[in-house]
Amino acid sequence: MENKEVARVLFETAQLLEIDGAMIGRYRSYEKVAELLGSLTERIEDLAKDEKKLKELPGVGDSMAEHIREILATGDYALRQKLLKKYPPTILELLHIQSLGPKRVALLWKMFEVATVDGLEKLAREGKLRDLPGFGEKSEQNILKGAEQFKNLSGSGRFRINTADEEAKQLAAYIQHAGEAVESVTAAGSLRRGKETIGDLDLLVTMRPGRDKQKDVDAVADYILKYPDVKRQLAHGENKVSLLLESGLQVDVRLLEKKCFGAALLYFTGSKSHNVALRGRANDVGWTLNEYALTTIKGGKTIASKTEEEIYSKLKLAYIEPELRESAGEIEAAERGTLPKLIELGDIRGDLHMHTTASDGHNSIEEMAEAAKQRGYPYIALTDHSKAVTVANGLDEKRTLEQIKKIRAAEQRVPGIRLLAGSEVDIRKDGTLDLDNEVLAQLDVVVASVHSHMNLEAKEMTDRILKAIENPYLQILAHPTGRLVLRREPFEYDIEKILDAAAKHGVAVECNSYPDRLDFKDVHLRMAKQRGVKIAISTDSHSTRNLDYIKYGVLTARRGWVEKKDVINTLPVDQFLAALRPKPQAQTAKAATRKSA
DNA sequence: GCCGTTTTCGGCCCGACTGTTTTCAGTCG
Repeated sequence: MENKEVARVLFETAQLLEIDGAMIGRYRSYEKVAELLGSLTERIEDLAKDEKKLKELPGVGDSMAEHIREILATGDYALRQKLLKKYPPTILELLHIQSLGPKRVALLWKMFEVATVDGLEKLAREGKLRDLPGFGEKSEQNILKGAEQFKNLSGSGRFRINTADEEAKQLAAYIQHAGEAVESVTAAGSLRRGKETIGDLDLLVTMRPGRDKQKDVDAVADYILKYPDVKRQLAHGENKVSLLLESGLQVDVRLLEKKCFGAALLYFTGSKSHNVALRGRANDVGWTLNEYALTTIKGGKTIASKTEEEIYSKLKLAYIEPELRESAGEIEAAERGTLPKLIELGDIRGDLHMHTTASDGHNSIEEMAEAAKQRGYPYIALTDHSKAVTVANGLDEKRTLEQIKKIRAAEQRVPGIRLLAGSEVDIRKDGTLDLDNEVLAQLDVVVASVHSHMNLEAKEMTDRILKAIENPYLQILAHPTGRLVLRREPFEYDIEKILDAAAKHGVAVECNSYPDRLDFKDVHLRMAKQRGVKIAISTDSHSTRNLDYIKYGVLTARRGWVEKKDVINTLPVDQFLAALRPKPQAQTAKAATRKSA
C-alpha cells in the first residue's frame, strides 16, 4: 500500500471523527499522522516492518502504530468502517463545500439526515436551512454557491504552477501601481514553495508608513478590487482582500506593515505543518509565533518579526529555504546545521531535452540553439522523438542520422554553443528502445521515455523499464513517472527497483521541468539522491519560449533537497559528457543490437 | 490518540473573517 492511500484512510477517519463530535485532539492525532505520511520519503509499509522505527515517527504511539498496521494489512480501518455505518460515505463530500465544516455538516445530518450535495442544494433552495441555529439566508446562498462550485470543479480546484506564477506576476505588477502607499508585493504560499500545483495565491503587500494607515489600506484594497480580471469578491476585511479571478484561481491579498513582514511571509509561505512545528518550537521556550511576530507568551514582548532569517535564528535554526518547508526533516536538519546547499537556477549549464520541427517542436535547430545561447547555456542536447511516437512525427533511423548531420552543420552556423545530437527514444511496450543500437551509438546523448501502454500492471511496467535501463545506450530516463499534472496519474511500478537499477548502470533520471509534467517529484528526487542516482534537469521544450520552464524544474529539484553536485547538467560540457553512462565501443554496437533484439 | 523542564492529566497552532449574533461559533488557511 502506498503512503498516500494509508494517509487517505487516516484522514477520512479524522474527518468522520470530527463530524461525530470527537474531542479535538483525537481527530487531530489522525490528521497529523496523515499529514506526516504525505511528506515521508520512506514507504510506510517498509517502516511498519520494524515496530521501533514505526513508533519513532512523531505522533505515532502504541495505538496509532497498531492502526497503521491494520490499514496496511486489510486496506481499511475498523473505526472508519464503523463511522461509515453511522454516516453515508458521501457526507465527506459536503466538507469540500466552502462555508461548510464538520460542525455544520454534523448539524445538517442530525436535523435532515442529508449527506449528499444534491440533497443539500434542495434544502437550501427550499429555504429550509435558514432557521437552523447559526444559519441564515446568507448561509443558504453561500451553500448554494459552494455546491455549484464543487460540482463545476469536479477536479481538484488546483492550478499548474506556471498558471499561478503568471497570474501572480500580473496581479503583483498591477498592485505595485496602486500608489505611494504600496512598498512591495510578494507571492507567498505554495507558489513560493515551488509546489507543482497551487490551490490559491497568497500575495503580501507591505505598506509605507503614512499619515492615515487605515485610509491607505482601504484605498489599496479598493484599487485591488478593481483589477480587471476579478470575477467575484470573496472577502474584504480590515487588512485582507480575497478575490476569485476569471480563471477560477482564488487570491488572498494581505496588506501589512513592514515591521511584521518576516513573520507574515513565514506564516503565509507555510507549509501548514512546517508552521505548526515552528510554533511548537516557540512554545517550548515560552514564546508564541503568529503572522505578526515571535513574542514571549508572558508579557507579549516581541522577539523577532522583520525578517524570516531573524525568526529562524531566534528559534536556533539555520535559515530554511521555502522549498524545504514541508515538515519532511528540514527542521531537524536546520537544528543540526546539515541542511543541503540547494541547487540554483544559475547552476544549470545546458538543457538536455528539447524538440525541433523535425518532430513535434515549433522551432528549428538553429532557433533553439540561438534561444539557448541567449539564456547563457554553453551547450544543449536536441532530442526529437523516435518513430514509434507517430503522432509527434517521430524520426526513424534514417531521419535520425540525417538529423545528426543537420545538428553538426547547425553548430557551425551558431557559434558559441555546443549542440549535442540526441534523441528522446521511445521505450516500447516490451522494453526495447525504438532505434537500432548502431544509430543510438552515433548520438551524443540518449534520452529515453515511455509514451504508450501506460496502464500496464505494476510488474509488467517495472520489467519494461528495467529492460530499457539494461540497454547500454540509454543514458537518461526522461519523465520517469509519466504523471501529467491534474490530468494523469503516474505509472504503477516499483520505483525503488527502477532507481536501484539506474544507480547500478549509471543511468541519470530526468527532473522534467515542463509544468504539465514535473512528474519526478520531491519525494522521488530524494529517493534518487539517497541512492546516488545522477539527476538531469531539462525542459522538454517544444518551442524556444519553453526553455524558460527550467525554473520550475530547478524549484522541484530544490524541493527534493537536490544540490548542484547531484545534477549532471551543471557540469561544463566535457565533464558532463564524461559523467554520462559510458557508451559501448562502436564495434560492439552491432552485437549489442543482436543481443537486445 | 499523543505527549511531557507546564510530565500521567489536560491540553492539543492561531488569528481573521463571516454571519450570525449583541458576544460568539464555525470556517478557513
